[in-house]
Amino acid sequence: MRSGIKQVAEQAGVSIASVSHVINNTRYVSDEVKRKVYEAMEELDYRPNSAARSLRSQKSNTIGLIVPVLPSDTSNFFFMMVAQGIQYTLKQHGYHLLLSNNTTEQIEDEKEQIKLFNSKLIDGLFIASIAEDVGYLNDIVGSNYPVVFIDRNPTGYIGDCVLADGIGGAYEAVKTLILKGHHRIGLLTGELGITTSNERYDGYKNALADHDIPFDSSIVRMAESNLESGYESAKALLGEQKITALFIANNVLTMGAMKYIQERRIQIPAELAIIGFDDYDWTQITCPPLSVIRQPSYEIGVKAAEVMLERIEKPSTISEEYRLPTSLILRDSC
Amino acid sequence: MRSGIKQVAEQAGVSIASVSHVINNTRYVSDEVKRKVYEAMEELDYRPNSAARSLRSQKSNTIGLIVPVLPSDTSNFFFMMVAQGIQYTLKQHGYHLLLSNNTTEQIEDEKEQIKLFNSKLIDGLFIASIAEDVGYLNDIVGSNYPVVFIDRNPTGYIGDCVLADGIGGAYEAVKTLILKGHHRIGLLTGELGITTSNERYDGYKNALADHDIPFDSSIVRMAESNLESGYESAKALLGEQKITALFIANNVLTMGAMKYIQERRIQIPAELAIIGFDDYDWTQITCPPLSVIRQPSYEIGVKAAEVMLERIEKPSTISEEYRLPTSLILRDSC
DNA sequence: CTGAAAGCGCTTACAG
DNA sequence: CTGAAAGCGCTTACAG
Repeated sequence: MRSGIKQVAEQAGVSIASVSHVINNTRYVSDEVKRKVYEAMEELDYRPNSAARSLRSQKSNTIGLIVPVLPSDTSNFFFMMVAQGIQYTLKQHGYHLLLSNNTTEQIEDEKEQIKLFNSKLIDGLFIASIAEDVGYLNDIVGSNYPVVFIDRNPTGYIGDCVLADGIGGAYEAVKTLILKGHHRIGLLTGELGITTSNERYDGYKNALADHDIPFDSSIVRMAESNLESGYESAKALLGEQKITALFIANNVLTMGAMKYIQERRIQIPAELAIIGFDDYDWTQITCPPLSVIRQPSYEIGVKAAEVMLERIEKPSTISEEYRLPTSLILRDSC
Repeated sequence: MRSGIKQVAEQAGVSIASVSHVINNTRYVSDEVKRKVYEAMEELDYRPNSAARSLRSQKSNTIGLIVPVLPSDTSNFFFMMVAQGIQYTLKQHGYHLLLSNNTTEQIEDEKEQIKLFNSKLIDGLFIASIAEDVGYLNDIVGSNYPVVFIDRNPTGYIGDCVLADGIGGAYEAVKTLILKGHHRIGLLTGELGITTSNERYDGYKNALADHDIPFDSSIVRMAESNLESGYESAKALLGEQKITALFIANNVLTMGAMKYIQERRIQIPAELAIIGFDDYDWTQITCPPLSVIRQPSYEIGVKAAEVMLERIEKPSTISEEYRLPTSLILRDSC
């Protein structure tokens, strides 16, 4: 049997209370007692039982994370990088990360995950919700613990949000294209409704407006975020309209569009200049290597964890939005 | 305050014991009592406190996962797919997954993670260990819970292992190349020592041997698994030796090699036939789309979880190795 | 400066 | 067929 705090106290010849207090540094303990406790802990290879701890203190030191990642989805790597950043930061502070992926992209599934987490007494929740309105969190979470939204900022519930600056990123991409002399700049983006798509759309429009280029809805296409749909949309757009540059506002669509463009042997950037989204390794090995807007995914995770830790320390009824800057990685496609 | 089992018992007018037994289905309870308990639980929106449960039953319903994923590593998507598969399967059985990434690829870090987990009273551990010999698990884990190794089968500790059939995968790739008429088939693989690299190396050699092609060590290269090193190794190999086909035994090296090959405008498959490793989406959009050996990553996760669940049910001192078949995805690079 | 003891919310022998 | 009660291993007022 593993030894508990009682055995440690016995071995050290002090009270259980003292042992607890040296472990948690929660009241003064003389150096002499401390020494004996440390010795005893060492000798017995004592590890606090966190179930008991949680039960008593109503804190679990565990935080849940829900991300939408489909089983076959090789592309939503973004969230996995965020998860890494979160986990790394949490670890430094003695917290654990409970992972849950929403494999169906249904809101019901999302709720189900949260309920599962609830039985675990989590101290906080990170969520990349697929819903625009997360009012349902009022029932399920009900301010029992802080929630930090990542990547998307839904309405209906108060929680901090950390995400990339989609407007700025899109703006920079389009502006770059304009400064290279392009006027007919197409946009291929995810379906509107989801905040990330909306923002990138706005950035696109802003950049055009600031440079006196009229907005032409016939050269912007919304597509479901998957490879096939990126392929088809690129095909349709390039077939129907004459454009000299294309900004593709997410990584899956970028991949799909590139597939079509390479099949057709469209010369990049001579016939078509391209800026894609997300700096995945593979963007270096297309022909030519792709210029992209990089999202600081790992950093988003780190920031989200920091914000969470702070909210756990001192809860609050106001919430903030943290936007991390994107950056343009210039390669040979524009 | 959230209501506990006591409130439910009161509301239902039965004993705490009965409530517990209907929740856990652990002894006969009359339909009448059951009904009242369910009603009360519903009314009070009762959720069992899992900390209390764990403390009492010495079971946490939580399993840890340790994977080596570097912060900047956009390529180790493999483990994330495995994690998805594990999490999905565990969820069906009411288990939670505690995620921990070993960001340093140091064994010390690995031990540290496990110790952290130990305080949490985990019921099992999945690990893709970076060590060849995990004898240190004897001290840290000491058969307190089952461990299931994924992707790599280290020595020094008893635990089941589920991984892809690297020998078979490599064999099939090389055999395919041979049947297409190639005799000078290069190999670019990760550094030996790690079991996955060893196996793919063996598969390569077996295929050659079975087809009476002499093994030529001058056309096989081991490289550190990163993009740059894949690039450099491809450059060196192709510069020094004349080969007509190349099997690249992991995805990062594949990416690195492809970068070099595309820069040099080496015609695939005319000048060089290629089969890569891992079926990532990006392998569809290289020029030309790449033929690859697919590893069933998600399925490995599912299988690992199933094995784990079984070991938790009935512990055992013997261990098995489960090899999931790879498959050849034929595209245009060979 | 330190200890004795209550109690967190469950599960599970024990008793009837 | 069901209930009363011990106890899992901690934290934390309370007391001195």
